[in-house]
Amino acid sequence: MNNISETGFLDSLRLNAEQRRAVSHEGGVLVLAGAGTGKTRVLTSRIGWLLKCRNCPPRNILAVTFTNKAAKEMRARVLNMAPAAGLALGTFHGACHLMLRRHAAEAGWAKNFQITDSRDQKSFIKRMLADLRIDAEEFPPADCAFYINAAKERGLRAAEAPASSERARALQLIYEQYEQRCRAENKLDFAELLLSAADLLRGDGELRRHYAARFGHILIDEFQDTNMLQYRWLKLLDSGENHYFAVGDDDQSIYAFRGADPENMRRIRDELRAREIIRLEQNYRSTGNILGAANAVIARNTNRIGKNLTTDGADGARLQIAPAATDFGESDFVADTVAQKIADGGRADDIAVLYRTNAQSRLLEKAMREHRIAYRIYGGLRFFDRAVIKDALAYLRLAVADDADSLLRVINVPPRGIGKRTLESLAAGGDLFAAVEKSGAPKVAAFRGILHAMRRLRKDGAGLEELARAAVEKSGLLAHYESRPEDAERAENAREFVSAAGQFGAEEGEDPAQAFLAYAALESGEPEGESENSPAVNLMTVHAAKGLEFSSVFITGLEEGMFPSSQSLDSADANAVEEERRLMYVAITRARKELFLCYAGGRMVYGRTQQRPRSRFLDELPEECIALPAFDAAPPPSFAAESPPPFSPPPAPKKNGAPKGGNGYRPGDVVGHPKYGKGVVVKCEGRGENLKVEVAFKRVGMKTFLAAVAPLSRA
DNA sequence: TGTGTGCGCATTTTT
DNA sequence: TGCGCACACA
Repeated sequence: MNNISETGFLDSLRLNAEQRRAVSHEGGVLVLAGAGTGKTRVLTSRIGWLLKCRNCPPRNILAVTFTNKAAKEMRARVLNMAPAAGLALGTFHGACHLMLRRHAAEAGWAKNFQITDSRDQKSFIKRMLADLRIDAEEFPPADCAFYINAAKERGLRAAEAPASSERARALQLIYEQYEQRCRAENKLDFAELLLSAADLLRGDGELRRHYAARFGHILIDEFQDTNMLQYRWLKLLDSGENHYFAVGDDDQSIYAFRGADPENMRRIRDELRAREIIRLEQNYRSTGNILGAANAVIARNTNRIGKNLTTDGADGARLQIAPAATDFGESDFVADTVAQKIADGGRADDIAVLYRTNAQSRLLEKAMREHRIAYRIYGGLRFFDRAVIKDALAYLRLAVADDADSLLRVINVPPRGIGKRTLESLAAGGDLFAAVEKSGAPKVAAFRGILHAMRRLRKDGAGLEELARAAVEKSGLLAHYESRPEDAERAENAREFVSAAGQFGAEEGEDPAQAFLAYAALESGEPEGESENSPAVNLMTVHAAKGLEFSSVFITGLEEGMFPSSQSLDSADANAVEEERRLMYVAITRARKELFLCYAGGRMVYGRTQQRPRSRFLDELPEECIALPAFDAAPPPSFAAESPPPFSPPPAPKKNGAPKGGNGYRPGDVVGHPKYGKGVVVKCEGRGENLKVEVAFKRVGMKTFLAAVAPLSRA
């Protein structure tokens, strides 16, 4: 393709100057892409440009994302621009999985290795702890899994894992056992896919050079979310000459708690030659007021690379702050307002209600139901997570591999009279499968018959759909559910499982059953509701909202201790509150036109009503972006009786949230006490020497002090 | 062997 | 306050 058509191609993409510079840059690039600045467009355009203008063969491009959804969307957009057969585009886990399938033996895994999701990983650990006579009270499987995963995500094998304390040493031993058992049972958890793939490359220079040479262009989406291990894997693919193209936004780093390390942005620039830093700050999503709010909030963070979003569009409506007396009042307000919007012709699915924690959804759901508003919860159970589907998968997996967890899961599903005692005697010898083969018990023999039938089918070359059908029919699963009217939905799920298997298209050269099992683990399917296209209001956590946008957005629970979360406030690490603030930034920037910021004076938390001051983030919003409270939209009358006041005095311009000067305290101030630790001022009474402050401490609850004499310090 | 009851617990979580 | 899980029962 010559230069003129390159210009033509770039013109056709209708990019702004910065986007265009990124897309057509000849070297490595780090794109700092603010929210709504067209980062996906830049990434896909870059691939299009490589294919069309640089005649880059698709197989020389590797593009990685975090989610299957993002990968899917990118692929669709690329294919819109150019044919791309052979393009390696997928999630980190998907890419590593493929690599391991192709080189299983070299990586030290049997060809039919199985992937275990996080839930199953915990059951696996639980079983292991029981076998090893380790007290699961002292070492909860969840803690063990956390330790193991965290170590793996830092690239550490059991032998290298931290053992600085006695407990850590114990966890390290558990990790060691776990590592051995996973090897023995041919089982990989999510982190292991990456770690094994990295080890494979590290240990095999020839292979490493092969892939490094193949992938002349490596593109990474949401780069701020990469952890140490992902970075290490990317670095192993470095030939010294390939071009890295990373797109990310440090301000949207909200997964540090899971090991994501935005420092990787610096590393990729210095170590992997992504030297050109291009900022995308032109926002195409939100109104000026929304961006003004977002910019002001995020500007409070000290630890950031720095960016400022701008728009050519109008200021739009101001943000509305909606106080409520209680959490009930809050959900009512949200539902009322949503109902009004829909009545006015607004589209329900263009509205989102965001919250910090899943527990908050219950009241909101209730209010939606009462207002007869159709809603949809993101992050619900996914298809492959349903119990029935997991059972069916277990039968299918048993046709493919000696997987002890699968056997234990379904040996008595549907019930066939194999109880705890039978199971214990089977497990006694250590080898479950051998025991099942040998057992003389008729009930075990019945299960053995199913197992053999499944395996015979597979051996005789049955297709995936046939195997899936056998998994639900020969096992008796389907018949069992069909016989019970209350299980109609489960029966339906079982049938859906068969049709899902029937529609599954494996890649050439893949074992379809094997590939389907991996697919089920790696893509647990569409989150519930996503595929249904009936219009419904979207309810989700702020985390789940990342990457999405809506015309109207409600952010709820804006109270100290909710959002920002209490644990972030307690944390010694100042970065904890900064992460909450990034979360707030993500929440704000989801909105295109309208933003409602809701909080409640009192809220039921774990069965107790708690009074919490409004979130500091509300006070970080620039006044000019906020609507004045309309008199006719005043909070419910019950409000007057409750504290705190609906509108605290206009936020005085503050430097980094520093407390107000003088002797005064205000509800919401964070204070420290030598004995009780950190707390939040809830109420002030009296003045001068008689000023009494009521402080809510995390550990000891409410305490009242005489401000003049109490050893309170400003946090 | 399935079902009930009580206890402890309780951010966020792409794969 | 609600749930998931472990253990005790019929």
